[in-house]
Amino acid sequence: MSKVRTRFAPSPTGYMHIGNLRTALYAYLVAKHDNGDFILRIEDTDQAREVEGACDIIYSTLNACNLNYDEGPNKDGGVGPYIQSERVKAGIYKEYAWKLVELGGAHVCFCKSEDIEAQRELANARGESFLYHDPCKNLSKAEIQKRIDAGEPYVIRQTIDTFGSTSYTDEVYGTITVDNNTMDEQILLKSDGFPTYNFANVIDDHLMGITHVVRGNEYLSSTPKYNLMYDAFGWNQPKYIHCPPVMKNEHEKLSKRNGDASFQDLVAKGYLPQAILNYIALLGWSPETEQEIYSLDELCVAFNVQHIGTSGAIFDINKLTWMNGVYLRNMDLPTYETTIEPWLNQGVKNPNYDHHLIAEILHQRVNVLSEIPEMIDFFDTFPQFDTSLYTNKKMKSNPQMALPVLIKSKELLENLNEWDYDHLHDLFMDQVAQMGLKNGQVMFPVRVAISGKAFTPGGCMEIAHILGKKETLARLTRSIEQLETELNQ
RNA sequence: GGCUUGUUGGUGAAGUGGCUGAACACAUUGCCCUCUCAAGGCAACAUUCACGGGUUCGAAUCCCGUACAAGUCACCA
Repeated sequence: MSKVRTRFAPSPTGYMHIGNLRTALYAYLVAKHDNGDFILRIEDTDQAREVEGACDIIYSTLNACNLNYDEGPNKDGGVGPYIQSERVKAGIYKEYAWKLVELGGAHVCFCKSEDIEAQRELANARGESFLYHDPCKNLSKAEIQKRIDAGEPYVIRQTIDTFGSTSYTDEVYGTITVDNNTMDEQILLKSDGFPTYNFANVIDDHLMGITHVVRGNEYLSSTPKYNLMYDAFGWNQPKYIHCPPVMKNEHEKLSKRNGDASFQDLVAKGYLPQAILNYIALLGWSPETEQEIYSLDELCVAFNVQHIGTSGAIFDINKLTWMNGVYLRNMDLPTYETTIEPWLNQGVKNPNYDHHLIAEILHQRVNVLSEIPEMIDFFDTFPQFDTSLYTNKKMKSNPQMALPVLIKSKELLENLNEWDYDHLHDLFMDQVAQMGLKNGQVMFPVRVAISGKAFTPGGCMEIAHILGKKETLARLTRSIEQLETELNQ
């Protein structure tokens, strides 16, 4: 059996949306599961839709996800070029289009697009389904040549017999049968000499030796048309792996046009590429075990086409968020620190605070990196806060009870010379014992008094440690004064 | 409208005729742990697999119909 070869064939029309990335992932996994080749082909035959810089987004996304291609632009494997516009220049499509004409699988058509469009609209208005019956099919060879020589614009259309039906077996959806009389004789080669997707995709997949075509299921019903071309050329049909759509909700597919979340958007929000990849692998595919966290390498091993589903899967940001948190928590501390560095810098600008210590209190508490700045903003700024924050039923704490605790803490802290976690810990435990209180009745108000927040990452020892003696005492002093003033009123 | 495909809980899903009185995970809710938050632990959460028929001793699993949804019917991919 020959080596498996799959391809990802995006159009450079903007950012990379999640459904697209998942298709790339599946194509990659299908190939790598069998030690095959993964090929990148840029489908830029629609010059009108091309977006500046879109190719770079494709390259950088695949790179960020470690979806490295074995062949593609700038990585020749002998069947290039891998950019369709360059293949147009090489005359590949024109050559094969004419070959197909000779083989009877296509014909030259001089019809004007406006005329066909008008007919189509008429049919639609009458509620009839429109199928173009091309009169050019009956043109003689001489007539065709004459009109071409006269400079008349033309396209090449697929020729389809209207009787019978065409079937194929999709690896995930099973047997698909389509009546030939419902198939449109689509344009293969446009009047500008560029191929349409319908044609380029067949030619390139064959010429590039693609064995498994992995793509979205929107092609499920047009695949028989492509197979007709393979047959006309006398080529072997590839295996087809059509993937179910990724949905935004019950009714809408995730799409670029809706401005839905792209890979870039998610990364900008603080989701990790590996977590995104892991999550989308599970959208439409399920493993045979209960394992949910997979590295790319593990996915290559575990992935199998049999477990790709057939119904659309709704993209659930909640689960991605959870999974992202798992990845973050599983990181070793040094890796974690470098990962969160930009976000940490955004939240804490004061250079006196130890980033390592801050990273430590954040480590097990963050799901999405964008949560970080707000979680740690109290280090830089200590705004006025409401003394009602001292009230906590569960902690058995309130402003009245907090005041003596804070005064005592301040007194003890002033005499503490070794300012580290262990000494702070001992100090507070001593205070708890001395005052005959519960841990929370001391630590809770102190934490509020030095952070100004009811919720913080880390506890009062960690925070005091990071803040340092001077700042901790300054904040404590201010909070005590505030409490005294308010309680005396 | 024609054609193609799909339909298990709020979400991803397991399930291929009896071991499912429907796994697992996310979310949600409650409890525990705990100085807060988070994490972690425990528990609850589909009398039922879109609906209606049929086949069978037995169906989420097979068949038919209905409904709903998505895709497609471009000189877009």
